Amino acid sequence: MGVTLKDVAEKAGVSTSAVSRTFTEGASVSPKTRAKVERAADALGYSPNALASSLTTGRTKLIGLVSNNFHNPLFLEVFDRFTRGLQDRGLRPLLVNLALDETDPQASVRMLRQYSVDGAIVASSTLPPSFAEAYRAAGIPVVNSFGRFTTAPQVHVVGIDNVACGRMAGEALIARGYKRVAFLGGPEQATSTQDRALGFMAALREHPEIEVTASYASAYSFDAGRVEMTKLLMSEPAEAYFCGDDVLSIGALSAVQEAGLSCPNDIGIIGLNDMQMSGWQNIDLTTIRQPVAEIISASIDLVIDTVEDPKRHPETRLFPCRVIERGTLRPER
Amino acid sequence: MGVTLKDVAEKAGVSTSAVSRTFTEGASVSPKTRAKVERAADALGYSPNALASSLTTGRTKLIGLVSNNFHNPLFLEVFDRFTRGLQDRGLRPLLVNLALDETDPQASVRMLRQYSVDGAIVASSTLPPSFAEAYRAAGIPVVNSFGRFTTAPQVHVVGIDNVACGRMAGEALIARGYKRVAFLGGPEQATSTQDRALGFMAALREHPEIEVTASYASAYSFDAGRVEMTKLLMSEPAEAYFCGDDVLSIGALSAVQEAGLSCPNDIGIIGLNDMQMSGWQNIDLTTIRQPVAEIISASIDLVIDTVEDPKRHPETRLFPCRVIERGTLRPER
DNA sequence: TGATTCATTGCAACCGGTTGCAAAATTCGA
DNA sequence: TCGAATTTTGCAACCGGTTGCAATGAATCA
Repeated sequence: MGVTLKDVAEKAGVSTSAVSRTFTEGASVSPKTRAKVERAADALGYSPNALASSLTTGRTKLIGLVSNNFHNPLFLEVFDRFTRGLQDRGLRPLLVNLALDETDPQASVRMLRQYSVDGAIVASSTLPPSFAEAYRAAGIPVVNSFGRFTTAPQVHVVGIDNVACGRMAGEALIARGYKRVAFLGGPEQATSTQDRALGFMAALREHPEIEVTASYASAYSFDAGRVEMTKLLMSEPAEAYFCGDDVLSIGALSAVQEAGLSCPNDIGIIGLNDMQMSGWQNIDLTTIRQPVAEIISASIDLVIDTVEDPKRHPETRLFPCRVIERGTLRPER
Repeated sequence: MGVTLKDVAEKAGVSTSAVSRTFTEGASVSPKTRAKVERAADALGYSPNALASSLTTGRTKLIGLVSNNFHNPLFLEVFDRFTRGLQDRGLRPLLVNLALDETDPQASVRMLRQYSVDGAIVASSTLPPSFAEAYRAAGIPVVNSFGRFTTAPQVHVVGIDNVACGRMAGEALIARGYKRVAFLGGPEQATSTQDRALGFMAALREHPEIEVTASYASAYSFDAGRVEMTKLLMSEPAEAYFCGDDVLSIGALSAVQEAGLSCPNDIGIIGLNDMQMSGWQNIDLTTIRQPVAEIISASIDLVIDTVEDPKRHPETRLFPCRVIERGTLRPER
């Protein structure tokens, strides 16, 4: 089935080295031999075996794409952009789907090493930094995308400043004159939740006249958001909520609507992510946009650079977010 | 960086063959050597290079996962299940993201061959059958998931019977007593659209007293559905619509709501797919469920079987769908 | 105990390429 | 035109494993 280098060499009447060199960028081959080889290769339908060559070159052009966010609609866009971006740069994504309860990175480290990936991208907002660090410790160039910012990072981090986002959300609510606001977070132990809460509270601290509370949903999911908001509506709800992410927000929004209330008239909601469906007119969620395209593009660049220069110092690249005005928050005054 | 077989062999004081055999299922090694080798391997942190071994065994355990559906929310679930299912069976998914306008399979064929994938799964409801057939022609075991059923298939097809689904949708509308119904399809040239229309019309032909019309949105997207429904509402709309898929349905639903009307009181809508968010309470779309889990599980089984026995005859496995009762269609009478 | 069978082991070739090195061929300068 | 400089080429070793085969060692049987 497979046409090999040797077959082509034989057909072209040259050595295997000559064939190898015609397919290697910048190798020394005369135009004449190159032509002969190319003719033979075409005739035979030859394409080089990337895996075999990786043995000697040490490069597989395989990048591990590791995530545990296969339930977050935002990640459809994330996977789309990552795969396309890698492809465009001549790399292949090897997907690793981490179980949600997987806390030990060793299994995936082994996996990635077995396939000799050139590098890895850990795309998750919920995995602890230790995950990506395990890859790095195993000698795999790695970038943690959508990960948590730390002041002394062990690995490259590309993402957003969750604290700043929290503050931005708080300020958005303040600017709209809400007097009783609340944070409705995802799971309390998720670092992104903690950071967003931190920023939100910090903004509100500057306005002691505004009453602020906080509660946490059991997951970043529609159901969890809906359940939590339903509970909140039973006692005395706040005027406006900053929800942990868009899916959670839409769950909360649904609860509000089911209770016969409406956004933004009765209750205000602001989310975070701006996934595609948040813009759908029958959802129309006011939210904070993560610049997904930029984050991904930067992540890919960074992983490539790190493959080139593995001793590169860990770096953090954070991208600014902005509020997307839609229909679940009343207008600024 | 890499610990090799040789290192382990040296440390354990045995030949490389012995080491290789300890890591090969069913090879002949004495318990004593096995123990020695395992100790040495653990100490060194050795894990075998899957790519190197693929050279001699001819198996990479890599499965190409090819799709152009990176914008359809249903496919988040699809990717999740595929990657998890492959992993559970000891295989790795190599993702190929096809551009929407990519009609020539040759580039991806080359890709898959370069990485010597053991097999490929083409997961798409819009790609023509010729795509998967090109893989097969190149000697790559392939399964077309969510693909079109043909009577004399050239490749394995796993999916649903779109004609039957169309009929099921038609019958659902009939059973609910609608007198003026319509098909609101995706792009007219997509085979899935054609098949669904076919079945729908066939069901309605048995009820000549019911008025039936058809129109087509420009894409399987929210916006396209919304635009098309908005247009329909301007003249005399039907009482109920069978929409090409769920995303399209939600777009249409949004248009209905924006016009100040509601489902199912003013207009009925039934979709197809039952993606996760169709069940969200503030969407609550009545739809026809594709058994995604079964389709994917069968696809993986089939691709594995075909890797074992490449001469296996092309086979079609269709799974039954069923109507999921929710809130966009009035109840049966 | 000796002959025979069977499991275990190492050697060496091979999988499909790449690459350092030296030989061969070409180009260049004078 | 000749020799030197440069480019092109093939040889052979190597990348990290696997595997057929023959040799070795252990176990079985009489």
